[in-house]
Amino acid sequence: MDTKSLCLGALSLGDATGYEIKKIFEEGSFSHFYDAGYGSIYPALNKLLADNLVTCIEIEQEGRPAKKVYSLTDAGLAALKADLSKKPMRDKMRSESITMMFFGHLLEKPHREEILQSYIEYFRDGCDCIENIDPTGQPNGRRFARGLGLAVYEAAATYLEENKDLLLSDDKAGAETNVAEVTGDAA
Amino acid sequence: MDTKSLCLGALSLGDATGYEIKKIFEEGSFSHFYDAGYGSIYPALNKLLADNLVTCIEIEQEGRPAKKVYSLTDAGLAALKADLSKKPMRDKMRSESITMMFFGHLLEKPHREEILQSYIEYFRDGCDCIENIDPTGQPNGRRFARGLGLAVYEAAATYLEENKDLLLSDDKAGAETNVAEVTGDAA
DNA sequence: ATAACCATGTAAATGGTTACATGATTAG
DNA sequence: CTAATCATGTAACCATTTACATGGTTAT
Repeated sequence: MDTKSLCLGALSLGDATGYEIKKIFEEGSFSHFYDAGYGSIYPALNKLLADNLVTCIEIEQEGRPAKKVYSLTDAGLAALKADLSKKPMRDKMRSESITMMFFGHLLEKPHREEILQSYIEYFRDGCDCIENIDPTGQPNGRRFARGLGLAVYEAAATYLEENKDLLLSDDKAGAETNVAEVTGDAA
Repeated sequence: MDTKSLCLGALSLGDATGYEIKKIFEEGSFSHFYDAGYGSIYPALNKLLADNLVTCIEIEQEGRPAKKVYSLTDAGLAALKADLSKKPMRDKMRSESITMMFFGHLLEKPHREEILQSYIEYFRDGCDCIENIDPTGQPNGRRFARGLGLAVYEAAATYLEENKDLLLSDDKAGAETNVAEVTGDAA
């Protein structure tokens, strides 16, 4: 599953322009499990169009480039269903914030604090963002995904807030298990 | 931060071969926030070697290719610290499982159930894996990262288990808010 | 027997990010 | 006046994944 499939998915929620799809990825219901920039959305949309999985209506505007509103075709919906029917790949996650915390003992305390603080904000903003999605009348799958996102973000934010001290306190001298010691049993 | 930086990080825990670094990524302390395959680890290690950020000792073995044990140099440690001192990028997460759940109404119920079940196992296995890392005597940052991973995986697994029914139940007829309805206010 | 483990690596293909290119409108 | 929003797109670059290539050992 790549940006093409996700664009099909976004369009299954309603017609949209590339610009609007980007917003769905970054603010809407997809934000906590997918993202993509213009550089992948526009080419994806053009490929889908070439494959007749979407159609496009151009709407002229004054002072702006024409707006291109895309709609899913029957073939597009079928392709989406086919993608969705495969075995899912394992989640792919990459967190520089956690990496930095993990190696916190190599960092200055103020930097550690800065990272922690903005990571808390990141999860709190994420919660707000998900809470703003009204689940009323939505299919169960979407409500389920929303709830999962909320549960995970909430747990992360709470953990970070409640364990601040652990990250910000200095390592005990005895715990400076660095290269030397570990190298010992590896070599 | 790319695979090169993460290899430096892995080597800061002790000397290791490419093969061992892979295992750290997939089973060890890094598993919940980073991963990489041989196809990115071996080239990364060779670039680091060319840049004198690591050294390498070749150990001959019978019936196998020579083992290459890498060690961090002073310059390597400095480079790691420099990478770690930057502002972290936002987390990058991509979940096909959540995507499939989100579009659950387009899927057969047995497939939905299969996805859910193996996603629960994924998080439970993740918990086990993290629990097997002994935090005793480790620097605070590592204990903090371990705790965060555990909290998040636990929350995800628990949510999935407690809300199974929501995903597996059929959508009410009135909630079949599909293309037509949403299209209405978008167009 | 068969699978998993040990152990390295390359080349091609895939796919995503970033920078560039353009430019009017609107809200603070 | 400045920043943000609307709106599209391409090209160069970067990084990762996948398939290929090799092959003995050990556990089931």
